[in-house]
Amino acid sequence: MRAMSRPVGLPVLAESDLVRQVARRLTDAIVQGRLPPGAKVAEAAVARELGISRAPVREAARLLESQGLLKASPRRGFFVRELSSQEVDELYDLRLCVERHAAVEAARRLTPARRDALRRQLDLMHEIARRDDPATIVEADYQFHRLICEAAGNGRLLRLFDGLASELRIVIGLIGRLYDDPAEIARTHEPVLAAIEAGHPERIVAHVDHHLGVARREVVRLLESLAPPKPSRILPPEA
Amino acid sequence: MRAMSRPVGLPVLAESDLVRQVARRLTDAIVQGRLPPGAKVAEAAVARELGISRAPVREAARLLESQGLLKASPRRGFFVRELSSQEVDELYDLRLCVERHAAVEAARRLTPARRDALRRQLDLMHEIARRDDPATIVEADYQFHRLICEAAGNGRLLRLFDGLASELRIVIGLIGRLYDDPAEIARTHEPVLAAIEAGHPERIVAHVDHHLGVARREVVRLLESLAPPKPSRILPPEA
DNA sequence: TAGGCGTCGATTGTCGACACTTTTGGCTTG
DNA sequence: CAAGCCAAAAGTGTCGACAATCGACGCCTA
Repeated sequence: MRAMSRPVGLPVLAESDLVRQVARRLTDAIVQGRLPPGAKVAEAAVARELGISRAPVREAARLLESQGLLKASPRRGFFVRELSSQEVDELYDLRLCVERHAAVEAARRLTPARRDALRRQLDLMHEIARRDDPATIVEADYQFHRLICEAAGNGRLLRLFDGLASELRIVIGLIGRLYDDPAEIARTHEPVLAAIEAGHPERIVAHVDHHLGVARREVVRLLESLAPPKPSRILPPEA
Repeated sequence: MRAMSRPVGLPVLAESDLVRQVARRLTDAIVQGRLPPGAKVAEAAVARELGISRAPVREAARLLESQGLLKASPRRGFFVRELSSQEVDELYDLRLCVERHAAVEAARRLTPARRDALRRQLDLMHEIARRDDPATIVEADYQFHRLICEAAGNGRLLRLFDGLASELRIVIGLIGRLYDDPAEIARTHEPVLAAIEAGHPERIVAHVDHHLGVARREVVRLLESLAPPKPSRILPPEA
C-alpha cells in the first residue's frame, strides 16, 4: 500500500493494474461522449481525480493513442481524437471490408448456438425498438455486429472490429441518437441475418454492403450537418 | 537540458520525443529479429542502454503493446509477442481481407503515377532476385503490398496494413529467409499487378487470394516446422 | 485603440527513489 | 543426487520532484 494524498471520496483504484483501469475509464468517458472530440485530457487532472500519480495516466494515454482514441500533441498533451467526416468515411470503408469477411466466415462456420445467439440479439433489438429506447439501441446494434465477428472464429478479427467500433463510437456518442428510427434499425438487420442463415456468399456480401452503406451515409450526413460550420474551434472545449 | 549520469558513449536521444524514438528502436529490433519472440524486454536494461530513465521506455512499451508487438505480463514485465501458427494464420486471413479490398480500390483509382510506382517496385524486386539478396527481398515485398494499400486512398486502411505487417514481421524476421526463391517471389506478384491494371474486380480478388494464399501456407508451414519441437520454453509467458 | 513583447502560471517530459513481487542461487534435507 | 526452502538480488509499479515549454494575460509602443 501507498500513502497518498487521497483528496477525498473518489473510488480509488485497486492496485497493480492501474494502467489498464485508467485506460478503461478514459475509453468509457470517450465513447459515452463525456469527453467530446477535441477535449483536452490533462494528465494532472485525471490523476488527481482518480487519486493516483501521473505516470499510470500517461501510460494509459499512450495505449489509447495507438488505439486511435487519443491524439498526442507534443508538449501540449493528449486530446480526444477529432474525426473528420472523411475519416469516418474511411472507417466505415474498413468496417465494410471486415464485416463482409466476418459475415461470410460466420456463415461457413455457423453452429446452432451461434445462430440462436444472433437471433436472440436481433429479437432484443426489436424489443428495444418497441420500448423506444434510443440510448440502448446503439449498444444492441454494436453487439449484433460483434456477434457476427465472433462467429467468424478469428480472434484477431474480433479485436480489429472492436478497435474500429471504438473509434466510430467517438462520433456516435457525439451524435447521440443514431439515425432516426430504432425500429428501422432493427428491421434493416433482418436481411443480414437471413443471408447468413441461407449461406450464399454473394447474398451475404450484398446485404452487409447495403446495411452498412445505409448506416455509413446516415452517419456521415449527420456528422457533416453537425460539424462543418465551425472550420476551427478557437479553443477546443475544455481548458 | 538535463544533467544525467551519461554512462558513456551511447547515442543519447534527442529531447522531447523520447517515447516515439524508443518505440521505433524497439520496433526495429523486433522486426529485425534481434529481439526474438518470447524475449523479455527489461525496462531498466533498455533505459540504461539508451541513457534515459525508465518512464519513456514504459510508455513506448505500452504503445507497442497495443500494436501487438509486445505483451505485458503484470509484475513480470514486457515480452516480445509469441505468435502461434494459428495466430499467424488469423493474421493472414485479415491481410487477405484487407488487401483484397485495397487492390480493388487501387484499381478503381489507379493513376498513371501510382501504376508506374507499382511497376517500378516490381522491377526492383526482379532486380533484387537477380542479385539474390534474400535480406532485402522481404522489405521490397512489403513495400509492394504497401504501395497497393496506399493506392487505395484510405489512410486508415494503410495504418491497419502497417499494423498487420508489423505483427507478421515478428515471425518473418524469425524465419529469416522467406520461402525459398526470391525470383519466385517476384514472379508471383506479376499477375497481381496485371489484374490491377486490367481492373476486373473478380480477377483482382482471385489473384490476390492466390498470391497471399501461397505466402500464407508457406509461412505457416515454415513456422510449424520450426517451432513445434519445443512445446514450451521453460516458462510459457502466460501465467 | 490595435498590435507586439515580456512575464507568469500551468502543464508536460523526464528523472530518481522506494516499496513490493518475482526470480535466482545456494543451502539444507530426504 | 534430486527436491524443497529460504535469503538475496533483480525488476516492476508507482510516486513526487524539477526543469523546460507552452499559452494567457497585461503592459508598452506606435
